[in-house]
Amino acid sequence: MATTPASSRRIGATDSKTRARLVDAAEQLLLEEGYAAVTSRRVAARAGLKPQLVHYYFRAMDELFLEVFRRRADENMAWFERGIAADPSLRALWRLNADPRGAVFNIEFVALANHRKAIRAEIAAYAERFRAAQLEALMAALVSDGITADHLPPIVVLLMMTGLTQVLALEQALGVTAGHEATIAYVEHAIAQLEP
Amino acid sequence: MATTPASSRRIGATDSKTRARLVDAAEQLLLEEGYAAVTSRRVAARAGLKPQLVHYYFRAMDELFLEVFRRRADENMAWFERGIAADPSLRALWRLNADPRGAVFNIEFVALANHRKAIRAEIAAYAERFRAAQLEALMAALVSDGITADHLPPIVVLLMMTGLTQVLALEQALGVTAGHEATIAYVEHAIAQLEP
DNA sequence: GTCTATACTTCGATAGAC
DNA sequence: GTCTATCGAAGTATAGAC
Repeated sequence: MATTPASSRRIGATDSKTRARLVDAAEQLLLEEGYAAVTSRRVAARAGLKPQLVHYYFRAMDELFLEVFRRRADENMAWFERGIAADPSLRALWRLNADPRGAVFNIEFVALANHRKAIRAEIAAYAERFRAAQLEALMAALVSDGITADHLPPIVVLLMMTGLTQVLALEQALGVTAGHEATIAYVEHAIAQLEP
Repeated sequence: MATTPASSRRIGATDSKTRARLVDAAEQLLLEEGYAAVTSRRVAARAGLKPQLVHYYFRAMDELFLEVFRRRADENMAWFERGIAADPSLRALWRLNADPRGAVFNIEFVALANHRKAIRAEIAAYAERFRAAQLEALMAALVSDGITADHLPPIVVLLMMTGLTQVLALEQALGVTAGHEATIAYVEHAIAQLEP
């Protein structure tokens, strides 16, 4: 009934200050150098702590990755809902999606999900929740603007917008920007037509 | 004037059969388990060879990654040009882009590029070449179909198509497929309208 | 509850033997 | 031209000291 430890090893308290520092360090490393750089030694060094502490607070490295992902995902979802509540328009939806800050995390986590099962499930579940929130916001904006394009379903618009903003952010990180300006101008002009 | 080796270490011939086996093994590992699994020991094990051979044929692991990328990129470019030469239509362009086989490599290499400078430059250069080839094919198809939408530049269409197909492939790999069918049906229907 | 001493595995890389 | 013996560094993880 109670917690059944698979091993006798003890794990540190979830609300520990030290633990939070490790999660911060892991997040920074992930952003700056990719998931392969997130090792117990390097995370600890970044946090100014001993490597063994990583294994005291997290049963395995996957747990640390999950913690970083969950924290980031929650923040991102809250940020989106705040933004869309403050301005429930197509314009705001585009602006929130086009923000490139999340793109690097996105790419790292998707790559991670590619070969760590536990993380894949969590990411897939979050992707679905976020998609649903976006779809709701999009449909509300369309109704409020009086737009009813029966032949073009909202989900199609949403997938196109998601794809477009992700490719733009990804290529920008890579240093490839051909056609970006023209595309952004086109989308923003189209939205301005719909939403004066 | 001649090759100036930074170290005294000797490197094996580029046309060696053994070398090719190592590149094959690295490619498989990259596909199946992600770039973090591509280590000298695991590549060698997969090829049935000793780990030291990886360092005999490649000065550093980055060189092996670059070799895998170049081979794959060349194959992909040739595959695209063959496909578009056989059928220079919008329909073929969409079909070639929607093929999900390249998506996993894409994600791994972009993640790699995120923290290996030498690889980033190569990937960026290839991305630009491929984009140019696609743009050429798209413009030719538009002319041949007699489509002249002055307000919608071809580069915008191309970026939207790229983004859409990448998101579809990526989410499929993740197990998220909400709205995919509707979106594919929509695009194919739209193309059929333009190209009876 | 918090941290350290320590074990064992795998890593990339090189010099030198065939 | 091809491959092996071997090194030092870095990886995860655990048991036990404070």
